[in-house]
Amino acid sequence: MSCCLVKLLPKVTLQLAASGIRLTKQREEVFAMLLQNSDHPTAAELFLRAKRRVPSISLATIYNCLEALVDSGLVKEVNLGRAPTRYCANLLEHSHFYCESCRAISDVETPFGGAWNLPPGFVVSQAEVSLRGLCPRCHQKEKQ
Amino acid sequence: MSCCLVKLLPKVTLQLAASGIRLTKQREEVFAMLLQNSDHPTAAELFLRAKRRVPSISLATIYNCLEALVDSGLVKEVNLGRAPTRYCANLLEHSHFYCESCRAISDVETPFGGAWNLPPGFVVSQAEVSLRGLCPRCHQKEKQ
DNA sequence: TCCTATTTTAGAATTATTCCTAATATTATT
DNA sequence: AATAATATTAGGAATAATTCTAAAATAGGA
Repeated sequence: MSCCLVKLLPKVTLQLAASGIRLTKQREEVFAMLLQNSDHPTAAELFLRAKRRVPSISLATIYNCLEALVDSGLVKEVNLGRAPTRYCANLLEHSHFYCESCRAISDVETPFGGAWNLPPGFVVSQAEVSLRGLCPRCHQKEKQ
Repeated sequence: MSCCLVKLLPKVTLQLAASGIRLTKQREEVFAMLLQNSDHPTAAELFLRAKRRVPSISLATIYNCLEALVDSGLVKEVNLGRAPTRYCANLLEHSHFYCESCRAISDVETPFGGAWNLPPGFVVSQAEVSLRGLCPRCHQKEKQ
């Protein structure tokens, strides 16, 4: 178990508890995977990875764990078009950039810090910015 | 057939032709529905509405028509989370706001005209901003 | 330890969407 | 106008992500 996770566990437990949710082995495993590897995996990808450590785990459990973690605010969903939902344990406010060449998803700063500049009266409770195009590396390659 | 559509038809025909796509009765019907009613319908909703005028139309055709219209740039997809894709014939650059109270989708200006302010090297080819919260009307009601 | 509520699991169900195929319609060619 | 080539439609089957269900396992408190 990573040092980073160990340090976070009390916080995680508390944050789950605040939503009346227990920290189970499966939830810890899912959260640990998201911390360890910030490549924005899908539920199916997490399922494959999790089976290596908890062979009896089921895909439904992955979905349950993700739902619990999202509800408690420990994990964020990432939706890019209609592709399968991806998940992310980076809780700092940020947005996502999908590279059409290498298919990697980069965390990028939310433009203008989320000052949406809407007409008066709109109240924003949640925002999702999905950008797609070329990441710096692929853009560089393409120029050559 | 609405006056607005009639005026647009030559333009629509041309724009489809540029992608090698014909303007058929079904495609015209789907586009007309999107022009007439800018409530961001889903494919299923369009299917129900279309059946009233073209009873033999099939859901697959609605999807085909939407794909053709999107490919030719006449229609935009609107994705809010994992809800069914919605469609929109407003081609001016804009973003979407989903009201959690009345469930209406409003077109709003894309923040800062889409000047995303990313680190150097990122090239944006497409952007989607999905906001959710309360629209002015529901915000007003809630305050009372 | 026992009780109760929560969680996990496996598989079935659901649902949006895509794919496939045959029939039909449209366009270009003769 | 007849024919050939191509595009499109319709209907149903297929796919895939996600949710639901019910039974078994587990955790935490009395």
